Parts: sequence; C-alpha cells; structure tokens
Amino acid sequence: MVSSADADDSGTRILHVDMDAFYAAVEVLDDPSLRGLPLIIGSPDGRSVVSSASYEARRYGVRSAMPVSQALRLCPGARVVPPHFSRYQEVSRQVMAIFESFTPLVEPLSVDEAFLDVQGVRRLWGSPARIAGLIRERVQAEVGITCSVGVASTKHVAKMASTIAKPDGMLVIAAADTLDFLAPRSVRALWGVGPKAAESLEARGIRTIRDIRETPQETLDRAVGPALSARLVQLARGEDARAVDTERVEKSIGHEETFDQDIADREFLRAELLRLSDRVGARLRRAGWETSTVSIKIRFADFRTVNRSQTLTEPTAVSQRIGEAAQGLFELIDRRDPIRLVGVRAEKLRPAGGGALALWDEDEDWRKVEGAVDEAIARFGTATISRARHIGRGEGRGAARHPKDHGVD
DNA sequence: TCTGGGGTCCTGCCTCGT
DNA sequence: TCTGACGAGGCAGGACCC
Repeated sequence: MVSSADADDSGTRILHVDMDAFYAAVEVLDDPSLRGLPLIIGSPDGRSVVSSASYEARRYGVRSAMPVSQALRLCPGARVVPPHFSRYQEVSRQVMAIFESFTPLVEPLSVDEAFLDVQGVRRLWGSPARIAGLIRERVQAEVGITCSVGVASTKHVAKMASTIAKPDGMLVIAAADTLDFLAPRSVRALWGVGPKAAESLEARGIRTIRDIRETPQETLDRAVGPALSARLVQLARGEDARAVDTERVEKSIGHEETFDQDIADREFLRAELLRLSDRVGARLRRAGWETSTVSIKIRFADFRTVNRSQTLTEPTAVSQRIGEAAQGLFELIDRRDPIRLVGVRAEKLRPAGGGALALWDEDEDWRKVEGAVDEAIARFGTATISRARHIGRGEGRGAARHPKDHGVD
C-alpha cells in the first residue's frame, strides 16, 4: 500500500519507519542468490525459533517466534539461515544515519524500526508525507533494502499505519481521519494488547477499537487491569502524548541461554551462571554502569519458570560478585529437576563509582537543574547537585553523570 | 508441536519502619 | 510497651514488545 507524496497529511508530524523482513533482507543483500527464496532466519538445529522470515516464507504461514521445526513443516522447501546479528547492527547504523540526515529527532525502537519527529524540518524537506517518500527512496538506493513508513499525528497511529503499509509501502493518516482509521480495527492492533488481554477483552464482547471507546471504564478495568485499560482508552481515542525520545537509557542488562538438551548437572549449571555473569559484568563495565540487584531466571523442562533476585549490599560491576550472587540465588531453588534455560540479569543500574549526580552549568536555567535532579532521583534514588566545569554538547539533557566524566568542582 | 534472547512494565504479596 | 494502619521497597510472576 502506497499513499502518494501529496496525500493529505495535515496535522501529522510523526513517522514510523519499519524495515521489511529486515534480517532476511540483509541476508539477501549479502547473498543475492537467496533472492526470491523462502528464507527462515534461525538456527537449523537445537531449539531455535524463527527470528525473521522472508515474505516468500510468510506465505506458507511462517511467523517470527515460531519454532524452526514447525516452520519447516509449514514450508519444507525453506532455506534456514543462521542469524548474523553484528551484520544487522551494521546495516541498522546505515539506515539510522539516513533518518538522522533528515531530522535529529530519531528514536530507534530496535535494529529495524524507529520513530521520527519531522515537525521542525518541514521547511527544509517538505511535508511529512514527502519526507517519508524521500526516506523510502534513499534507504532503497543507498542500502539496497525496502522499508515501510506510517505517517500520523501520534506514535501509536504511525506505527499502526506502517504495519498496514507493509511491505514496501507507506500510509498517511491525517489527524482529522485518526478516529475513523482506528474505529474498525481489532483490539489486538493496540500497543500492549497481546493474546491474553485480547482474550479477556473479546470474552466481554470488546473486539474493535470502537468497542473500547464505547465500553465503561470499570468493565475495561476488570478485563485488563487499571493501568492498561487507562492506556487503551487513550489510544482508542487517538490520544498519545508520548514524544519522540532520542535518549532512552537501558534499565537492565542480562543474558540467558537455552540448552540443546535439558541439564540436571548442578556443577555444570553453576558454571553456566558464572559464564553468563561474566558476560553481564563485561557489558556493565563497558557501559560504565554498576548494578545493585542481581536476578536469575531458571526454566525447567516442563517450561515452568522461576525468577530469584537479590539486592546487593554494595553495587558492583565485578563479574565474580555478580556470579556469586547468581549462584547463591540458584541454591535457594529447591526443585532439582532438569533445566532447559538459565539467565542472569543486572537490574537497578547506576553510574559506576557511586555518584548519582545532577550536574549544572553556571549559566543554566534552574528549572533545568530541577529536571536533572528529578531524573537522577527517579533513576538512582538519590541525587547530588554539583556545578560542572564543563559539560560537553550532546551528552544528554539533565542526565545523571559521574563526576569523573566532567571534572566537577 | 514445542515454545529464543533481548528487554520493559505491571500486579500482587510480603516485610519493615514509622 | 503494645498494637494497628499505612507507605515504601523488595521480590516473584507474568504479559508484552521486537
């Protein structure tokens, strides 16, 4: 589906750009002999699931997150290609650079999609619909793969539009058309409605977004809980005040691994926890973070999953201490059955070295300082206000930072 | 049939301090 | 000194997203 560049885009400012079957497209880019074939990106053996599938494979019912074995039963002629994540990252950087050449307000959601706010660059590039067209052309010409774009007044509607536009399409929803666009669509199309929430809503006769608008709040609360129901009502009304956020920070870092076969050997499992802790610690140190909460995840052969977490007496980025905590948590689990997955995660991150600081400059507006303090407290539970000798450009608005980074007085 | 790995967010329960 | 109410925070589980 392709809206024209002169489609009515009045009241729009948000673009959602989504690469089409991204992993499969990159594999075709690197090996043109794969073009036109049904492709499944995933490990051919073990317990892998489909990470991505070409549109040729999707025609057979192959979907992401489906076990590869099941996908091969649906599409026996498919080629299974192991994923090359570092290569996807590399192509992703190329694509994001194109987005950023149009507007600095780019919020990557994952390797293959991003929100763009183009309100401020209309005089430079033209209307949002025209910018969407230009982006599609440049991604195709410079990277060699296709993308789909949704253009709308809010993030949520832009994302819905890009989904409908797929593959290799573009859909523009003028602000005045938002409610009509939303009304007949399934509740499943709303952000945050997965299989469980959809089942609960449909059991109450709530099937479309129009139904959500017409259902009393108490009924929705009972169906999906107060937090989600409040969000759904807003989205169903076309209200979504979320701005394009260019500075999202990760809140946890973890690694997990599913074994080819279930494992009961405790020593082996303890060693695996140490190995995963080592990877987590290395990532923390690279990012300059410490963790104050370590959690482990254990999934048994029957798929029952348990989590155990512990708040540390001292925050750390030392792999050995994370590993000791992980092993200690593992010993708290009484069940001794074979295990299919173990994971280690570092939560409640803060800058390494201990100081959660809200920095401010001589000439900065005090309201900005207040914002920085709020943010530091929200993230780290504490904030120290310090005057910085120098804060470089582009290092983050009101971000909490460690004194060593800035030469604080 | 057989369910990855990386995350975020919400809910409910429990404990602890005031 | 004891007791109950209440809020904050830790912890566990689960839904959801890509």
